[in-house]
Amino acid sequence: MDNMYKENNLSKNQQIIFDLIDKSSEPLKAYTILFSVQKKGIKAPPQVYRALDKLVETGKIHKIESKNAFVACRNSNCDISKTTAFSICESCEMVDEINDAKLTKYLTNFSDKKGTKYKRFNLEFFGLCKKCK
Amino acid sequence: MDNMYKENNLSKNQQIIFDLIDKSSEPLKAYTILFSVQKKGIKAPPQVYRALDKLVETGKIHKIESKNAFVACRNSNCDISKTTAFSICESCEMVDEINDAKLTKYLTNFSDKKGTKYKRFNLEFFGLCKKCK
DNA sequence: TTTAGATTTGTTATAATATAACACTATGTA
DNA sequence: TACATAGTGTTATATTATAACAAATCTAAA
Repeated sequence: MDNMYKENNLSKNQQIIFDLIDKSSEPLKAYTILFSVQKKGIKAPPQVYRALDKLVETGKIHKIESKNAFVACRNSNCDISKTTAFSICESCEMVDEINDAKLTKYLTNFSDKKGTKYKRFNLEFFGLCKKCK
Repeated sequence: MDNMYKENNLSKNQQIIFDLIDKSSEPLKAYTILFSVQKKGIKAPPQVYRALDKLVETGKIHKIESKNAFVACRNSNCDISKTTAFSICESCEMVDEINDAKLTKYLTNFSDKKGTKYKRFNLEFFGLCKKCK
């Protein structure tokens, strides 16, 4: 165990990219990330996308599908990203993760007309945040 | 009014592309559409994207964000695409639009921790469809 | 019916997002 | 040690989407 980055089970590139996303107040895009980490030796898209894929897979970050951008998970209960909900401000583009047990329960129990239930979902709400209203 | 395509308020390109999506049993991607309509004179990406944008804007089609693909709206009640929900099969990639008044009501009335409500949302459920189960 | 604004079209070029493929290195467990 | 798994670095390329501009068409009001 001489990998100095492994305290959190993250590899070097994963940790660098996670830290960047975690510190950011807004969703980050893959190429924004790429440009930000070039000084740290991450020079090519696949390095970024691989780290992002792994971070999404392990629930450390989430992809905001409507923006092709990534945010850190603020919700330790989110069941490894299986059930996610976000509020997105249409004016300032701010994104907040929603952590609402009732909502999760409602959607996890939701059964469609064919009687099918779904273990995984992604919900994106759009509106104006407090600031922009 | 001599535009033979205008019976439905759609322009020529919009109608061609809507028809294609509407007939399709699966979500169509922009470049798949482009290749399919080249015989009809639609030769370049902007022509496709412009029609898609307009069709989304008017609620005739929806974009499946997790797939970058488009489906025809099967739900005349969906309030011009403001509130959308889909079930997506993780095996065969089939997508169904969900039209459930209760669900819509629940999500439209949902208020987050700051007390904000949202008029617009997009929800994507993932699981296995009946066939694939 | 003319004409002015708005919308749609056609076109070229290019930007932005994402993956394939391959050789190599590091890590963790038997 | 030695094997399997995961991660890295690299080049090239595929896929998705928009900018910018000129021309044609449609619409509504004078």
